[in-house]
Amino acid sequence: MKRVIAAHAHAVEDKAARRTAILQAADVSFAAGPGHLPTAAVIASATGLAKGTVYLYFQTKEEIFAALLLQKWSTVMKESQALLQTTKGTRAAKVSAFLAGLVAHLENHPELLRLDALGYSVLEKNMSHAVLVTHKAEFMMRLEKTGSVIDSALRLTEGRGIQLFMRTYALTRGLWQSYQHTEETVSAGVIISQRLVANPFGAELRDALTEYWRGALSVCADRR
Amino acid sequence: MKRVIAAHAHAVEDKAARRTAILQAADVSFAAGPGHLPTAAVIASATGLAKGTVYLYFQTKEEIFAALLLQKWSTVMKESQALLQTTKGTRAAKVSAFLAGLVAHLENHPELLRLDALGYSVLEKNMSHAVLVTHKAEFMMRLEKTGSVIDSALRLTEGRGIQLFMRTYALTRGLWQSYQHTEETVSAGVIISQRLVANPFGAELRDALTEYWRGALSVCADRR
Amino acid sequence: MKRVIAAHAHAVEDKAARRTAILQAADVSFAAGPGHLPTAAVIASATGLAKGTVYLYFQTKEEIFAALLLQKWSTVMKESQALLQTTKGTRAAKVSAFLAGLVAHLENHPELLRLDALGYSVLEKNMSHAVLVTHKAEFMMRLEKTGSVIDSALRLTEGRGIQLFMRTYALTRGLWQSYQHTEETVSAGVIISQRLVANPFGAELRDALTEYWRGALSVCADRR
Amino acid sequence: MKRVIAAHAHAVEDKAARRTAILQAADVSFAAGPGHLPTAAVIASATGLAKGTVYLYFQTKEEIFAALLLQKWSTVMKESQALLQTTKGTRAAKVSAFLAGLVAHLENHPELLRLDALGYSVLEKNMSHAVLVTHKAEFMMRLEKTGSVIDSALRLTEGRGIQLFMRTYALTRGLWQSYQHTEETVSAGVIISQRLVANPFGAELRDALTEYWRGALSVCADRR
DNA sequence: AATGAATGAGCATTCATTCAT
DNA sequence: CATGAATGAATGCTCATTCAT
Repeated sequence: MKRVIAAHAHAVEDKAARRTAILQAADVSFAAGPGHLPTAAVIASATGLAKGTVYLYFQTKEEIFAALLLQKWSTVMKESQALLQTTKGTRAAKVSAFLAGLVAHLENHPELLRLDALGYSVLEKNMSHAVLVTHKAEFMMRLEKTGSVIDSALRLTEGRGIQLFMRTYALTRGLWQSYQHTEETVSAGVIISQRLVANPFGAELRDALTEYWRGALSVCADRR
Repeated sequence: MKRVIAAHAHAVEDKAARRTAILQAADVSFAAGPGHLPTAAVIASATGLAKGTVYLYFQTKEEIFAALLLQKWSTVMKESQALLQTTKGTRAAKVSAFLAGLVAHLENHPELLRLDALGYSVLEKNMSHAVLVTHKAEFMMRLEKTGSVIDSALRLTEGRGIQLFMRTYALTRGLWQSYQHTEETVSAGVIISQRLVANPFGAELRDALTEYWRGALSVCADRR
Repeated sequence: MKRVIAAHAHAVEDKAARRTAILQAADVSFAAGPGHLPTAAVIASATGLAKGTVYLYFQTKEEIFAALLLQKWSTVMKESQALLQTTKGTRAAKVSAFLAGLVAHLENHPELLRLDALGYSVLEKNMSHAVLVTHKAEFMMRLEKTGSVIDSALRLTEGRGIQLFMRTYALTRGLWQSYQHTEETVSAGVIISQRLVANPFGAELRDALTEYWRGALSVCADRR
Repeated sequence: MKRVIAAHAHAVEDKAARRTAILQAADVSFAAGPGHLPTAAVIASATGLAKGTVYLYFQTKEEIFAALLLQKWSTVMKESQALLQTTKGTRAAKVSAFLAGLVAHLENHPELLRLDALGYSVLEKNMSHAVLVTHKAEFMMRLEKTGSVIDSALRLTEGRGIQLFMRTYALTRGLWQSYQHTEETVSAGVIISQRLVANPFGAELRDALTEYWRGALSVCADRR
């Protein structure tokens, strides 16, 4: 039986629902806002709760966004795993499907990399150790799962998959940040190399990732 | 003739020296501190100047660090250019020397990537438009210079070099951020994949960059 | 039933009481200090609250004093209205009672004109538009009420009362400012005309206002 | 022989000229700006001097404006004296000419009352005692001169003139401040009594002053 | 559990004035 | 005398978090 969230969330399922509601409100608030984290007051009122209530579900504001980010990357990883396991054909075909899926997801969820960019410098500076450990352990678990799916889908040495995924993640995150910088440079009126602005971010990312994976998986003959 | 900077820096070279002194003090203060920017008071006293004096040379605190970051990346790019132009031999040898030099530089200047990680989210939020444009234009100019050196050293199509450098930069920056995350995860007591912690950052970065450049420059034969 | 204000003012009447407490503390702090507004920290500690709490009740420091000034003038106007409506007898008797009451009130509340002197140049420079409008509208409402009481008490043409009151207010405010100047001149050791210092401010004001009202209400025969 | 002000003002007349230049620049800067005093830097550059140089001629910034205000009121008083001494006819004619001249002057020099409004609360708070005394003594001297001209022109008891002038000044200053308030109230969108906004400031002032002088000089028959 | 009132640490920047050159 | 570089005091306000109700 579906139930509307009660005024007081006593049942376990109500509490989980309230937590989810806060996460969603935080997500929406962040996506709508400028670069930085919305204030606790904004999140609370977007959720329809009082400020104090939010702190019954999360210890700090940053914890909310850390949880949100973990959730979002988990989704990405699950999708990637599914694509790798579903796609039939050559290794190249699988990689291609994986990358295309990743790029498409990021294009459809532009707030993901925006939030991710805050990660190291902002989110972790204000979380209790215990929660931080929990998050990191969870993230690592999913990462290793993803890595092992890559290993088996592409028939790689054990442990190679997680490494590839980490580097894919790194290139993605780094490229997004550089791309923001580039876009701002352009909008500031500086004339820059055509090569850097010809492509939208998605195409740029696909190209870069494709090159990386080609290098990572290939026995290569230098073109000259 | 050596000259001590006078109590009042009237001469142009004294003013430049004072500006440099502030930059160095800011650098040291940032390197010594935790993640965030040192306060204006700290920078001033580290330079041996009064707070107000700092604001004669920079409009905002963030401008100091933006200038510092620009300076640091400029140095990196100049070194890279020199290596590419100096190294003799095959294209692979040149790339190898370039990457080795880059990695070594970053290992010797660990504060560079720490500061860089603040870049987008922190530094640009409080700079006058004019200065921002100047910085970006300067950065872009150096980037294009570097790109064209890559083009000619490796005999690439024009414009390819800047793209390669941007992606190198992106992978570097992204990997560093992920690596911080990983290190913290380990130190938090979470057990993680051996593959991710076997290498120090420098080695990890070299591997990843090597793979990327291999993919970017090669005609590849898929290993299977 | 008397109630002590709780540590947290949840009830509406408690909130009003806290607001009033802040106003009073601000009043006392201003009266005790030199010419300029006390700092936010001073007001807060005089109220026995934390700085942040003060900002739950007022948006800016200046708003506090604007509210205080409005309150003080409102009181003056109410008293004046009462005097005009209560006093029996000739028009001259009513005017005389009104002026005597006004002068007495100002003598008993010396901080009123001190605060008023800051009005235009200081208070309004830092208030949100909305609050400013509210204050001005409230002031104007009371002013018109006062004007209409004057109209009917003295049987004047409609609209004449508000004009008379405004000019009374203007002469009062201007004379106080000049008087401060004069007092300081004397205390600086400058010898000045006996006529300017013979009277204390109250007497001076009464004389001046009496002359003004005589001129405003009379059919006059030039003495020569 | 006229001479352009030299780079170094050694001669006494050059120094006086430089002082005058600063006063004029301050006047222009204040008139052009918003309500508050222009910064020392602005005054200096408007004069074409360096900041430090300004402080060779005035001890504090406020002293500049105090001197300016004194100069301006002196001019007003001289004009008033001239009008009173020149105008022929009845006492009423003389008063009328005097008031008309005063109002006209103020209408032509709108910055005068703007600057005057800062007087007590701003200018005097930062002047050395010695200079303050000098200014006040000078002002008082001119005031007494004006008063005695009024006395003789209107054949009043000695000392009455200075009192009348002071009250005229007070009503003027107070009315201007109230008028500013009223104008802002209107521009804020508050609907106010027609009587208060029907007249421009000059007409309002003339009416009020006329009423005051009528009361001050007349033997009056209450209209009822 | 929910509320929302109370807390208070934290900090860049301006600008009048001084003083070395 | 003129300069303009150096000084440093001075302070309102936000907002994450706590805790009385």
